[in-house]
Amino acid sequence: MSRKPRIRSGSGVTMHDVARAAGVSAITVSRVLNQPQQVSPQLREKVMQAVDALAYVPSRSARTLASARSRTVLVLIPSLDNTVFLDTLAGIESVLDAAGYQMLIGNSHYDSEQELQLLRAYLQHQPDGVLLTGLTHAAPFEDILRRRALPAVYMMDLADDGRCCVGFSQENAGAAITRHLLESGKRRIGFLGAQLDERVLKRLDGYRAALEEAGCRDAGLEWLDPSPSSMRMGAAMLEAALAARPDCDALFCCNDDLAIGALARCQQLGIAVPERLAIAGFNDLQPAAWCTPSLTTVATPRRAIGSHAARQLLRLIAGEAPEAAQTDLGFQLMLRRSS
Amino acid sequence: MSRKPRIRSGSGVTMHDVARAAGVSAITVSRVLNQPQQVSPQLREKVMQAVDALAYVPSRSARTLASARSRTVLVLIPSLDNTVFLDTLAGIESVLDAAGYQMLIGNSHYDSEQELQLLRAYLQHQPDGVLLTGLTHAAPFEDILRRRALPAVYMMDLADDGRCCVGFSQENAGAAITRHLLESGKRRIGFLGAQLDERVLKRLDGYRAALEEAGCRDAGLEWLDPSPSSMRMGAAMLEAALAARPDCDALFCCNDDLAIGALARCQQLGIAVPERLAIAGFNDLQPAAWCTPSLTTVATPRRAIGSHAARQLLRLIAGEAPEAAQTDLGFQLMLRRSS
DNA sequence: TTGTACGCGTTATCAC
DNA sequence: GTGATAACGCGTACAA
Repeated sequence: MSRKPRIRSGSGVTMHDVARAAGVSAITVSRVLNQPQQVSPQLREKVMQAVDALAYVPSRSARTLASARSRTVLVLIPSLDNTVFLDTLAGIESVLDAAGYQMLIGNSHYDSEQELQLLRAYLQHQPDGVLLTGLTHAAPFEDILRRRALPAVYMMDLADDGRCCVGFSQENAGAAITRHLLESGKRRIGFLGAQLDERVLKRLDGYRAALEEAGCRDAGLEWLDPSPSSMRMGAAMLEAALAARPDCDALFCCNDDLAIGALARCQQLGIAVPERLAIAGFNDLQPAAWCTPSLTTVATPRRAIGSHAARQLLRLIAGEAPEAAQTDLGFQLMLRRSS
Repeated sequence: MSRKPRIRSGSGVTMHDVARAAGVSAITVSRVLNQPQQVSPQLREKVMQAVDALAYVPSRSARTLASARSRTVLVLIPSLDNTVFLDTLAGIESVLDAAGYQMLIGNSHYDSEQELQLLRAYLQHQPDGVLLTGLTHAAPFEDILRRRALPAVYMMDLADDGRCCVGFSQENAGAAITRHLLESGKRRIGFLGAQLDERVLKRLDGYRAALEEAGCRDAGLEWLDPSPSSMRMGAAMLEAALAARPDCDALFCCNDDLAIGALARCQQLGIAVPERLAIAGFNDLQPAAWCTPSLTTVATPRRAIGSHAARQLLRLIAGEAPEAAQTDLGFQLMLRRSS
């Protein structure tokens, strides 16, 4: 029976060291750190002094292993190239941080297969819950969540199938901005779409519904490209669209990037906006208010979605019911000079 | 001696379960997963089948606890509201992901006290290394890194004090763009600065040096505001600057947001850019190429900084020497219509 | 309010 | 090449 000293991890100071220094048992140290009320003030004081003196840092892995709770939340987003998700992350962070939770961020690159792999990989961390973007996920994905009874909140959209969602109706938003274009007198309203993720397609649905309602639907006015959106692409799509359909009198772009690129190209080509061609975007990113002419778009409550979703998830993790299965945070039309 | 069955964490399937199913010992399962070469092909096969059949997911916390290696990297950035850091994160992610490392992201909100707190908090996860933004950190911060011998790479800037840095010279970049304005014939060149973090101040230093070199320095042409930068703020600062110094003939804005806001306000006020007032930004964010007029700015290799820094950190973690203490990834002047 | 005994799931060590 | 055993650092259950 030989003792085998191993390399100590971290600073090497353990709860036992603190306990010894404070003249108490390890469990008392644990309680001072986790449930201070259960420990008498004088012991609490002594322990805290020892903690400071030794610069003790608790080991998260030991804690997770012993308690089966990681106090970690997995956040799955489609992209790190899009301000939209950054804002959402900021909202999430503000809530989780305050609650002592930490977030693991997974970037699925708009790919549900990759998303599934990420879930599998991050499962090793035993996250207490998951924040997801969108409603559509690979088949095994939801199975895994269910089998492990992993609390999950779906961000950015709404569904009435019992899943906990925080977002707004992408379809209604798409319809609303299209109706605005109709009301401003436009009739041959085109759609510019890139990336073609779930949300873009719903905005497209809303656009179609609004046009059908007005008897103006024209399938020849839709331009869709699955590659990632960018301002450059907006400019290119604008040219292609006008070349194919010079009679087009308005464009709903599936996001601001596309719209700003289209707007810029109009400026360069001398196309009068909004007189000859009205342009609308989606998301109300910062440049929308500052480009020339300023861009009509749909403001989306991204940060609020993140913070609200995080709060809901914490409720689920705590075993409480969510405030509501669906939370509709709405959207707002920002009517500016481009329409 | 009562057996106390506890609630199993995760899916409940452990390495022992897999071992039993495969008819081997637990340690063999561990080897199959971590050092497959050390196990005979036939056992490897049997074990992998059991792993799949049971949908076994290894526990990261147990692994970290037993091995004292977390395969986790802490990334500390100043803000989640800035595309610059997003791009950096994307670069980091691509490298870490491929190496089987995961990143913990801490947002310091441009505050070195908060940054220190974040380090303390995330130390609980026993990160194998740290990626930092900038060179200046709270005093205890570097102490902690040193005491725990935590490998660290500093991003975004350069220093020749032995720390491993990946970035470019903020000062040289500031000087270079200022010289460009000088060369285009401007003489009363102002500086618009917000946030006033370390990097902005270095750009300011570069600006001052270039002007002094040309005998054009005028302290009355510097406008500094410590609050976060935004396009709105750029617009407001432009008005204030021109009101105070109508003779100002060029502006170097410490980042593109400020510059684009200033540019937009010029458009609104009918100020001819670049004839009456040239404007330059910094970072070359997407809108810089698409605003009217397009914005002269400094392109910075953010994504490359992230990926390179991550690679260097992995070397340090592995105990190898970095390729170089300092890696200068440079910058590039993007000369467009606003100057 | 405080302490004892034990187990969480994995890897390191050493033996075969 | 494979296995038995002992850590890793902490929290739970229960006793005092």
